[in-house]
Order: sequence, then structure tokens, then C-alpha cells
Amino acid sequence: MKPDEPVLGRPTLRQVAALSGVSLKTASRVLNGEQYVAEATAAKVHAAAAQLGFRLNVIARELRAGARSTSVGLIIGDLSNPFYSRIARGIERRLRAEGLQLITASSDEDPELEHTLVSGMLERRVSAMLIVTSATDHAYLEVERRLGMPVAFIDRPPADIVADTIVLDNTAGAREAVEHLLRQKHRRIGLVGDLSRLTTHRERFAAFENAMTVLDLVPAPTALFTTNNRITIGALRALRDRPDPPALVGFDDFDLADLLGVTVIAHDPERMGELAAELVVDRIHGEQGPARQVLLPTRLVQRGSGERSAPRRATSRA
Amino acid sequence: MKPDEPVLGRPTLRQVAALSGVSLKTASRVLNGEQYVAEATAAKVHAAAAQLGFRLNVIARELRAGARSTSVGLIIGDLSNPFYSRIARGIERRLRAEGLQLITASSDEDPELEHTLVSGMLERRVSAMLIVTSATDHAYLEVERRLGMPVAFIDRPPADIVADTIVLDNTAGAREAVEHLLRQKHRRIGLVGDLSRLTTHRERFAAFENAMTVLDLVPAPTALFTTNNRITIGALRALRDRPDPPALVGFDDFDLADLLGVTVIAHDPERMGELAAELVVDRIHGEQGPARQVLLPTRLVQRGSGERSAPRRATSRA
DNA sequence: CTGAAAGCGCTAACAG
DNA sequence: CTGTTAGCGCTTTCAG
Repeated sequence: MKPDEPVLGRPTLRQVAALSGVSLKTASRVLNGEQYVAEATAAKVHAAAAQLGFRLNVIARELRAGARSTSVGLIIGDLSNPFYSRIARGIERRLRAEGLQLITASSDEDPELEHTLVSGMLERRVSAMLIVTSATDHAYLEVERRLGMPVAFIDRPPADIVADTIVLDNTAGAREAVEHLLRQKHRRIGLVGDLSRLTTHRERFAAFENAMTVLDLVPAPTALFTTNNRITIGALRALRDRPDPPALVGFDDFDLADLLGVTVIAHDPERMGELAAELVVDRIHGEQGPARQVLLPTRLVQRGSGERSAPRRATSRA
Repeated sequence: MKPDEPVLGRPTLRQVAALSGVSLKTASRVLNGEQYVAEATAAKVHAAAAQLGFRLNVIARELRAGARSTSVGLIIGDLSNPFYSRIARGIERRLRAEGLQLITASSDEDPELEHTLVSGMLERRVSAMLIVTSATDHAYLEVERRLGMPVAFIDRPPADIVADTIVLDNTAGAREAVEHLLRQKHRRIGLVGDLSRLTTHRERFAAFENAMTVLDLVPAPTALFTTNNRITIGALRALRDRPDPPALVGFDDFDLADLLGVTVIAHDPERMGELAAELVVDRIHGEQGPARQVLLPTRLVQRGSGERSAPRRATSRA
């Protein structure tokens, strides 16, 4: 026996039952709002529960055989990036309608940490996993899928397994950005992005390259395409005091882009979250079909920065 | 018996034990990395576990008497507001160092929903609660506190109980904003805020009023003080095309405030989150002292909008 | 309408 | 080094 055990822990159903002079099962019935309990009995039990500060232990309830857990796990790169927190919001909204509770963790885009976090959630018996992955190895999840664990990938498809996935139409988005700039007569368009391993960026980059093959990139570009919200903002800072800034189209919309007059390829992160949640909710409800791939549209929002036309001639010096 | 029960659920420790020909307890020891197990035995168990796709059930583990849960609940107004998601990030960071898992939910600033969400987390036996409250009645939490549940309030103090709390120094922040504007010779300063029941805003508003009592507010103000990030951004939009915008100081820093040249009363939301987590972590570790109140400093960041001086005279027309 | 018994998956205590 | 027993808090049979 340990020395300084706190006197009482949380009250249990047994204590409520004892205090109200009924059996465990009757107390359980009352507290779960089941029918077929005498009003007087119910009142006694409620009184005892209130007096003790009793709360049902959902953990214990869910431990019972066959009982489904009511939590869903989400792994995201960085919760403080508005793009991701909006996704999380959408997921949460959809899950709440289902009585499910979201458990979130940020992976810092670190594959190893991601793996650790996923394992932790699996061990906590979430009923589904939603992942914005930074990893390139998802074989360990294949086992889970076979065991019936619903897994959906958001924004970035898994590298080596098939699973429900929802991604943006990066190809169309990037193409639209570049074509828009070409329409303003730009012929030297620079891309600013990180050369990360993430498919998201690779796709956007590939589309960009395709559109650019015929162009000469030697002199300074007259227009820029930035591949995500962070980078767009970085570019804006860098270009801040330029007298003659290049045209700019950024992937991802962001707060204040309107005020700053930034043309973007916009999309709807909350909706992406909702649809992702939908994917796993269907699975939880027993949907058995093959993995689904959802492609979310993007749209060009013109606000000025992308409509600056190219200088008439190639004036290399001011 | 239900008709279409899936053939196998997740494998259990018992199955791993059976497959590897050892007892339950030995399998448990191996999978928990305890010592005093023969290497050969351990290898057999690991092999069986891998073959079955076994994962320890943390829920079951934590159900055991005396075992502490390893999750912490967070209720926040809106996860997609960067101010809050940064707080969440800070919390998460601190919690992770402790091996604790964060469970988050957005209350939409709705007191009733908040109560429901808190109850849900309590029933899930989180080991502590962190709350950015929208409610004015916290009596139900007093019961929890007495039962030993650590509860900390973030950004907004509880109305009717004493508990660990971390808030910004709203009073000093608002005073600094107004005094800064007064220093630029402004004498007609408008406040834009919502007259919500939230203490946060009431405090900022009260400080503002104090600083303003001697002033005449009849003509249009030459300067504005906006009471949070959302409102600052709203004001910026409203003032967008004004030829002669008033000076502006906003409470809360925000992304791109630098680019837009907005003077703000800044503070550190991630740090607020870390400190809040610290408060409950201490309690989880057994800290028994009286409720602590942490006051987080703010600081004025000058970026231009707050340094526009007042027009020399009261020229009522352009 | 109410209750007794069994057991969910796991680990602490106590033997061997 | 390994195994047995008991029990966490709850709900589900199955009987009263």
C-alpha cells in the first residue's frame, strides 16, 4: 500500500448505487437515461450522483467488448498554420455531428514524430485516423487498415499504400496561376517554393515547369508564382519596398490577402476537413468499398497583384 | 447475437500470449519493455505481436485502479482563430514533454456547448482541463476541483470560482495603446470592440474609458483603438480606401501586421499556452498550493499606423 | 421494474 | 525468469 494515497478518488457507479440503496445495474440504467425505472428510484440515484459529483466513466464503458471508441485522431503538420487549423475546424464540425471527439497532434512535419503520434493514437483506440502526412513510408498503416481501422489522408497522398485520400487539384491550380500570368503577357515567370519531398509541392512544381518550358528564364522574372501561403507571405515581405514589383499569384488564400491585393489560387480548407471527416465517418458506419480519392477544386481570385501586366519591352535596366 | 459481426477485432494480449506460447503476464512484460525476460521469450512474443498487428490498449491500461490518464482537455472558442491555435500549439508542446496527449474542442463561444464539451472530456477522464471560457457560470467545475481535477483558465478568468488562471495584462496594454495615441496629440480616440460579456474586453474597455474621460468625443475621432485581432482587421477593411485614415493601434499582433504597417499591442500566445500547460502539469504532479494567477505582459509594437499624428487643427471638412 | 454474475484488456501483487 | 489471481468501472446477458 502506498503511503500518501489521496483519501477518495472519483466516485464510482458502485458508490452511487450504495448511497442510493439500489444495485449497480439500476444506477447504471438511471444514469444512462434508460427506461423502465421507477421515478422514485431514479430520483434517489440522481440525488446520490449529484451529491458525490459522479460522472460516468466513458473509458470504462468503451472498454467493453465490441463497444466502439468515440474518438478520432488527427495528425497535422502545424496546428498554428491557419490552413491546417481550418482543416481541423472542418473536421471537428463534421465529427461533432456524429458525437465523435477529435484528438489532435502536430507532427512538426517530422516523419518520425508523426509515426510516434499515430502509434500513440492507435494505442488509445481511436476509431479512425486522419493524417496530413509528412512521411514517405506508410506500410505500418496497411496493417491497421486490414484490421479495419479507417484511415484517411488529407492534402498529401500516402506514398506506398492505397487509402481514402482528399487532395487539392494542385495541377489545375498551378496551371491556372501560370496561364493567368501568361495572359498578362508575362514570359519570365519565377517560381518560389520549397523543393520538399511533399507531393503537394511536387505536383504544383511539375505543372509550373510544363507551362514554362518554352520560356527563357535568364533575366529577372516579371512575375512570380508562390506555392503556398507561407511562401507567398515571405515573398511579399521580400518585395515589400520594391518600386516595381513583379506580378504575383500565390497558392492558398490567406487572411488579409484582400487588403494586400494579392491574387491567389484559393480553395476551402474547412470543406476539405469536413469531407475528410466524411470519408472516415462512412467507414466507421461500415462502408466497405475500395479506397476513394477526392479532388478538391481551386479557383483564381484576382485582387491586383496577379493582374500587373508585363513591361512592354525587356528593359533590363531601370 | 448480431448478424454480421466482423470476424476478428483487434488482437489482444491474450492472443499474442497464446500464439507465442507464454502467459499473459509475460507477454505484457515483453511488450512493455520490462526487464527480466529471457531474450528468446521476448523474441517469440515480439514475433507474434508483429504477426497479429498487435497494439497495446492504453485505454485498458489506464482503466486500472490508480493509473493516471494521459490526456488533457482543451476548450477553446475557435480553433481557426490564429490567436487560439497558437495557444493550443504552446500547450501541446509543453504537454508532449510530459507524455500527455491534448484533446481539443471548439466551443464557438457558446456557453452551453462549452459545458457539454467539458462534461464530455471529464467523462473521458482527462487528467486536467484547460479552458478559454465563454461562460459566466463555473460552479459545476468547483465540484471537479474538489475531486482533485486540475483546471486552468486561459485568457479569461472564471466568473464565480477561484482556479489557476493565466491572462494578459489587458489593463496595461490598453493603457499603453491610448497613451501612445495621446502622445501623438490625438484627443478624439474611438474604441472599436464588441461589448461582449467577456472580461477580456471589459477590462480593455474600462482602461480605455479611464484614459478618455477628459476628452470630447463629439467630432469624428482622429485615432482608433481596436480591441482584438478580428476587430483590427475589420477596421482595416473599413478604412481601406479612406484618403485620410485615423491613427490605429490594435490589441493582439497578427500575421502581416508588419506588412500592413499596423501598430499593435503584442503578446505571446504560444508562451501563454505553455505557461497554462505548466499550471496543470504542476497540479498533476501533486502541487497543492492555492490557485495561482499569472499575468502575461504585453508590449507596444510601432509600425506606422499608431504613429500618425493628429491633424494640427480640427478641420472638420477636407 | 430490479438485481447477480460475467467479462472487456490490461497490469500489480504475489507466488513459483 | 515466468505464471496465477484479482480487479479497474462499466454494461450486458439472463433471471427474478
